[in-house]
Amino acid sequence: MLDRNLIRNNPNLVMQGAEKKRVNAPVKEWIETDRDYRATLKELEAIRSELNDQSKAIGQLISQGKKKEVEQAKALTKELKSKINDIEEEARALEQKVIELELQIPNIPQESVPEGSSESDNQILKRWGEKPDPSRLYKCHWDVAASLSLFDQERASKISGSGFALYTGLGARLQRALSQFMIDYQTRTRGYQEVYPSFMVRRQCLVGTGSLPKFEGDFYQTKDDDLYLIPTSEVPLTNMYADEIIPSEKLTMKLAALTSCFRREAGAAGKDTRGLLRLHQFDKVELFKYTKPEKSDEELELLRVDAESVLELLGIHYRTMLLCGGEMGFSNIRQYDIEIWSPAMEKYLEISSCSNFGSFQARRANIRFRRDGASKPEFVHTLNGSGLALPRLYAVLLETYTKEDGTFVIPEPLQEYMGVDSISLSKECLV
RNA sequence: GGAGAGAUGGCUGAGUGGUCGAAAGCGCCCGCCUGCUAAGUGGGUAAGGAUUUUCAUCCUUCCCGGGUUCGAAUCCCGGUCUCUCCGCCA
Repeated sequence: MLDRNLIRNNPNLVMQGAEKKRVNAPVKEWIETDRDYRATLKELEAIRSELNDQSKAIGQLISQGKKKEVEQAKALTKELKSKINDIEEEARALEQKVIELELQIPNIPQESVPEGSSESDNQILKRWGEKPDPSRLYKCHWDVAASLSLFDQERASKISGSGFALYTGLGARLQRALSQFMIDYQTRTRGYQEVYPSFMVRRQCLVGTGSLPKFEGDFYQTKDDDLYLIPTSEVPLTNMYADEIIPSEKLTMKLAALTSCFRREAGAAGKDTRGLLRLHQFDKVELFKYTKPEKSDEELELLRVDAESVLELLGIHYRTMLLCGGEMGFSNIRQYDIEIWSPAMEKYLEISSCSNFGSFQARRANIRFRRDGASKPEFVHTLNGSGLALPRLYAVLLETYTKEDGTFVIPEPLQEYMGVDSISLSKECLV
């Protein structure tokens, strides 16, 4: 959420920000409700103050043994109390309304974020590598996988229904190799500290990241315990330091986690869901940073490069987009999407999203730091990005590195994890 | 799963109905002193919120939510979490 004083003092800025994101934000309504709320609060506090004075006075009268006066004073408090109850109820309702409205006001995009409402308004920030030989015909990853027995879609759906993967044999090893490689790379050479969180979290954590109540129904939930399966490790990583004051010398804090992610993807069936393109469960290395406010812009660029460099090591052609206002998420101030080229489907696939959230999430989850012993706590800035999501990368690797004779040549960085340098028809087949 | 103990400020930890937003220590900040990154010494130091009294006034907060009371860190009820013991288990 935004700083309330910012909304009060700069409503136009907030409204323009929402417009840029193509969000209909109830800024005016918020301002009115906030005004009412504060007026009520003022009234409430005045009466409470009166009651507090009365109570103190009664205490003194008792110690002086003035019984008669005590009874009189007590009688006076009755009226005050009932008044307090009434106004309290009013104030609580107004406050709830303020919060409800507040949750509908998005974070403000940075000035350099381009205007626009659709994909075509995104700016290409960077291209790396080339599309592989366009004259050749590339097999789609599900065909490659079928011929090499890398995963088994029919049995996957027998077990779990649609939208799940069942990797087998070297296909399973390849998925493991890829995740090991990526988490090793980020933690050993890019300076991230590894975190392995639980995959199930309390409801409060999803509220902290802004996923709930807005996206109710997008997540898997346990029946008896009110726990949710994480849609991304951003959730536990953001909440790790909820309600804490992080020592200033620990910032910038860089965390990386390899976890599974679980998404219901309700309503997404049909389009772009073949093979590994959209799964209810997938693995992902998440990169996460807590920074001081003045550092977050710079750290976002670094984080983006950390994600991109994985693709460079694997030799996959990609482009990085600076998203326009209308395509951005609700909570961020700047967002890059990294897209990799699928030579078989002949299109770019989104594989990472790197965002700077400013203090928006930190305010909501109450994550702060202190510049030094004497100063007040301030909200940190949070950033995150995938580094990277596995299945689509897996898919593009299969398409890109399968030769015309059907042999899949394993990219060099994965070879030590695989123990083999290629997978061909004869090598290993699941019965 | 059963039994017991506990949850207090950045940290440790006192506090069982009013003068407690809360002792003491640590840490931190500002002085003083000391001839040398130490010791001593004086003072300050919770967070959030409201108020055009803003080096001020007031409100809320001692895990969370209810309750008793004129008044709750303190008493009662419910919940969450932590620890110890037992049981179970990879």
